[in-house]
Amino acid sequence: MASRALSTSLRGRTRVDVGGEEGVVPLNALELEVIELFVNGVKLLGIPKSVGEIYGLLFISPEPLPLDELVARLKISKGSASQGLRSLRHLGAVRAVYVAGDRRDFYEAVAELKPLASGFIKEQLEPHLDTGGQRLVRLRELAEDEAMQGSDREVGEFYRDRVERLGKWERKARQLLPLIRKFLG
Amino acid sequence: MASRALSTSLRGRTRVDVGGEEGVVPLNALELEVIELFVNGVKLLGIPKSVGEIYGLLFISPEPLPLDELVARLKISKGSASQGLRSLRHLGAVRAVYVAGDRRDFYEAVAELKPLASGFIKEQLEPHLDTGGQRLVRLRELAEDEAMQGSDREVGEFYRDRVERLGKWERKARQLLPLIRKFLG
DNA sequence: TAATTTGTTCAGTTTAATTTGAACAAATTG
DNA sequence: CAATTTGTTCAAATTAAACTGAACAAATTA
Repeated sequence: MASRALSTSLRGRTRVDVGGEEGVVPLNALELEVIELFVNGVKLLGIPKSVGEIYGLLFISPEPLPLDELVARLKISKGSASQGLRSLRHLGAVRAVYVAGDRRDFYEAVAELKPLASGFIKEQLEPHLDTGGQRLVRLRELAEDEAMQGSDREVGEFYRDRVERLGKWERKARQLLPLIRKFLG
Repeated sequence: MASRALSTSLRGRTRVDVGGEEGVVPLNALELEVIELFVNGVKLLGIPKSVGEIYGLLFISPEPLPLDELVARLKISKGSASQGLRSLRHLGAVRAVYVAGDRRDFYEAVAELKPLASGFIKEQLEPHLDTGGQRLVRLRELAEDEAMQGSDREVGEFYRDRVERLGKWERKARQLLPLIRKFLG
């Protein structure tokens, strides 16, 4: 029932009812601004808006929040909230918190840069690098074929150089990622 | 007329006609693989597929190519090719090349990691950091308001800490970007 | 154990991003 | 200078991504 949720997360606030859902505290200016900041931020990382909204609200909430309240305050569907929380958990950007006397799962934002960056690198960047690395193997063969069968020696050399270059890029990227983690750590 | 374009870019190749447009050389296995690699790559950076296709084909082409041929070989519209080349120029990922006796603009890929990374950082990342920085100013005010007017001292401190933390993230990011450029240089 | 609460899943819908293609302007050619 | 070539622009169509909501399962409560 809603009132129990409220007793947790509205602790010490005057409940002002402005049209919206019964007993739902609308987002205040600070919350709105933080959420917008994160929505923009995650867009840059190719992460959906709703995920940014959820993380943003958790980030600026002094108390952990349950799915219910994310749905009510952000006005997103239960489905979005559930999926969004899943990806945030998966990224290590959110942490489940036990709240006594309430069987819902509460969440709080992981607000340290290091684990956030590590999660993003591990979940989003490294898998891409891995598939890229596999492609490179095939690419070397194809370039070799082309270089052998092609009539033009120069062109063959060009293909070899290009593929080699891609290999260098991949190695650079693999060196760079741990460097970034260290810098942010 | 198409034959002139071909005389430039099909130099020394046997023209095999397989159904498609008259006189258009279909993408070979190497080209397809490289293009696919770049399409995946740019997706990660939030850049549209067609831009990845264009860059990929230019990257693996020993000769610079004109818009015409990108359209024909990639089977994309003139509009996409034009816009795609524009963003690639803007990113510094492509370079216009003069070809004697042909009034079309020819392009070749910029294939050095450093300028590519610099372009991406300057065009895509830094603008975001700047708008983020502006938001932070406003955010500090809002957090201060909230901290003052709010009844709870702890909560006020929490808000201050959160906003301060965002400031720290921004500074870290601003330090990190030049570091990345140096590493790739 | 029936009813309720909580959270997940996924087919269908909505929204946002990308691509197309036609109209246009500018440059070049004959 | 009329015709052609080259490239751009932008409204409309298409495609891809995200979101919704209803159905469901699992856990809890009465």
